[in-house]
Amino acid sequence: MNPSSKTAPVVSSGNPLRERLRAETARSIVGAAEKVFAAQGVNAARMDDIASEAGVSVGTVYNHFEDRESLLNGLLATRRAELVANLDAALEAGGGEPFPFMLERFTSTLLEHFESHRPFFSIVIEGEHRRGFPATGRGNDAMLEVYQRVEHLMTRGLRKKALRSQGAELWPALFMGAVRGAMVHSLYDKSPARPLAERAPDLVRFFLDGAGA
Amino acid sequence: MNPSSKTAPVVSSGNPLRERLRAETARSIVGAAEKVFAAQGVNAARMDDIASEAGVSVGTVYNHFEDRESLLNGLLATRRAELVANLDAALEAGGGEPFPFMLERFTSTLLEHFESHRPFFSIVIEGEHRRGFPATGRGNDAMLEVYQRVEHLMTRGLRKKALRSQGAELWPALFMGAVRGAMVHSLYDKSPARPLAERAPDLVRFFLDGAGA
Amino acid sequence: MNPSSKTAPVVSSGNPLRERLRAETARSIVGAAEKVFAAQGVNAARMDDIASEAGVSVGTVYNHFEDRESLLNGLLATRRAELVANLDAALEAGGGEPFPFMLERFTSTLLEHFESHRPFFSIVIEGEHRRGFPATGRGNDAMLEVYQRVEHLMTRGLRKKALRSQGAELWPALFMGAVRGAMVHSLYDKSPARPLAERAPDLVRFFLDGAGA
Amino acid sequence: MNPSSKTAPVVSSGNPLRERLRAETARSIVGAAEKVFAAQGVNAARMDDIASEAGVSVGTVYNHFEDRESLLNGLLATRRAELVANLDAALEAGGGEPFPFMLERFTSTLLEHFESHRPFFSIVIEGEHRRGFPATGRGNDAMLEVYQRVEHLMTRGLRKKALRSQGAELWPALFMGAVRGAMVHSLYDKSPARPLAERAPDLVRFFLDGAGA
DNA sequence: CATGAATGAGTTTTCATTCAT
DNA sequence: AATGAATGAAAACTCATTCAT
Repeated sequence: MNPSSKTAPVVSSGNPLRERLRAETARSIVGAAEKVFAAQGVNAARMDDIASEAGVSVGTVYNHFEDRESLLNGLLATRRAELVANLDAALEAGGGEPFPFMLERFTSTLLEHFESHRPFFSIVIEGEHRRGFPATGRGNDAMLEVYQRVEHLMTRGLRKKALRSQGAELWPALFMGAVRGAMVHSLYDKSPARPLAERAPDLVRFFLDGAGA
Repeated sequence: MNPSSKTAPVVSSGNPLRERLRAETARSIVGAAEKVFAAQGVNAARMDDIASEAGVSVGTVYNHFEDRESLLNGLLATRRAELVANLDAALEAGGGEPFPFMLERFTSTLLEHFESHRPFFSIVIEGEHRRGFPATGRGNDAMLEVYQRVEHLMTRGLRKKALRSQGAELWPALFMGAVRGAMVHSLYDKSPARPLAERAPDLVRFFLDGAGA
Repeated sequence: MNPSSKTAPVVSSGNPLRERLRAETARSIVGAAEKVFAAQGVNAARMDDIASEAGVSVGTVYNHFEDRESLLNGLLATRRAELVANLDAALEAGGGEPFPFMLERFTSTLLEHFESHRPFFSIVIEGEHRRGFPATGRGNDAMLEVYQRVEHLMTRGLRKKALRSQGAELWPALFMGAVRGAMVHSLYDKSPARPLAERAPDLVRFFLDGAGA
Repeated sequence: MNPSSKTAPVVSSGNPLRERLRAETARSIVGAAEKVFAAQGVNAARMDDIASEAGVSVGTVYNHFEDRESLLNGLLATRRAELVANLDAALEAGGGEPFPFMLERFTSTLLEHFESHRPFFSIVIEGEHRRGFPATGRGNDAMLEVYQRVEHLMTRGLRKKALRSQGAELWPALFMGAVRGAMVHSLYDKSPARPLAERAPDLVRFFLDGAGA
């Protein structure tokens, strides 16, 4: 499940308790990595800080992840998998609904996940614009599957005539851009009372009808 | 004019030729920094590489900029100043026009600048989400003035009833998000034939009317 | 105990062996620093050389001391603490003796320490004359406690009428100057057979009676 | 006269005015070097700072002195020559006097010179303890000629039975040490009103009779 | 397995010296 | 001769990674 984990026995070892403890440690490290990578930036984050944050020693981090790169990839893969699972569930659940409802459900799920994993969001954004980074599946690829869901959704909207076809190749990018705009806005918003996910209807209305009077 | 430059004589020294050469070198360094910071990422970029790219030695870079941070800030300040000047000119030029035309003019200017300074755009994006970064004018602050123009423009649109007032506090963020979406899209577009700035009408239409049928 | 040490656990960590090894390494680094700082001069000494001398890598030096300055301060603090402890012991031991004996005991202790830590002496001297050096406990401050002992001793001599009161404010400085003169002399002496400490009686006689016939 | 000066025409060029200007510049540089070397330390002083202090550009410094080392040596040589000339004059003047008077005259001259060239004093002290510094005539050598005068004087005192012969090999070192003690004391003295040279009688009395009651 | 001290390659930064103008 | 920008070797410091305990 975690493609970067190291020394993980292919089949569960005889001891399920040890198994569980190991997984727990790994989870803790991933959580710490998310925090630290986001707080200090992907490049500035130090392995020692991640270890401290996780409450273990550096050595232990290396017992769970081959190297720094693997840890970052593992983190992104984990969060991405969670998000994609949620999105797929949302798409599934709203399968028969009219497009606007489906879109709102989807948007809401997206915002919820980003809100509860803001650091993940930061990391993804940081890498998003970097072209052809040396030999890693980082950056955009981290969002590739999400993008595919968005594209799928937009195709559906087009088929249902809920979306204009002129300029349609931009819909996914503009939708994601708007979502991102809302996210960034909330980072600086003075009123953090309202959960971000409640913005979903506003966002959808904007996406479908625009800001014009 | 360049707040980060070092040893820059307060009044032009007696020698205007030397003066000009010095400025030329500084410009060359800033250009190289833009390229390298964007290509390798703000944190991974090495001063040596920037120097090589500029065709000078490291020492020369340090003759012009106090340190790495100053170079980055100087670069951002330079590009931002150019962009803001262009935006203000656009706002000025379209002063009497109806809102949609003004918005398109503005959007077009924004896209043009980003297109001709894609690396700058990359750098700004990279820092945009990082909160409270150590006492620098980096990241979001780099775009603060641009944001102010957008807000100003949106206020105008509202006053002219060209924009809905419901959800209006999000318009600037959503506008910038959409612009950003178009930018990122173009980074991965297979057909880079059409200049990005030509997307301005599409973008404006999307912003005002949405993607709905 | 060592104010400059880094990462030093507040309470001894669970592992006393590791503890001891760590301390041993620190001691080795301090010894190497003393040698190298003295041999090459405080400013010319290179961290790499100190590391080599100590038989460790640079990184290890930095694991034990925050930076170059801390290492120097740590070294001075360590040696000064040793010296002050010795001096206090000497003063204690000679508590009831007549002043000349006490002075000789003190002088002897001073010379012994300087002889066995000549490099330390060199470093102290090098900084002694520099006024208001950037916010460090270097230079004169390194000897402040020693000076205080000397002043204390002189006060005692005055009280006991063993010293003239005219020009008394100079006695500490002149005493230290004479000690220093003897030290420097021994640096260039061709006959290093006699340990420096044996000069104590001569020094005391000079200090009390002068060089006059 | 200045053994380190560069490009200095062996015989005065045809133009005595230019000659004088050149010498004036050199003097100014030496003065600046004295200040800066003393203020920042021999190793930390930067050529740029010396140039600024002298009111010329770095290039000009290099037009007058081969390199950094030459500048330092030139400075030391210049000051030493002045001091030695003064000392010799003092010895000459007091040729027939009784030893104590001669000693006082000598001491006074020494203190005067150090007082008006405190920076020089600092530099000399800084190098004094460094043994066998790489291939330079620096440090102690800077004082060698002074030491020789002191030795000469002490020999005279011995011959005249004004000084004890027991422990006589230490007299020069102890004398210089006492002078140095007085100097350092004055650096930290709260009452800088009295010129240091007035301390000469006290110093001589101490040297001859000691501090004992 | 966990630990954390040791390692050393890789970066930033400084500054004496050169040289075209 | 004076200038000051350019040079690049040298030094301080960082941090991912290893490995003995």
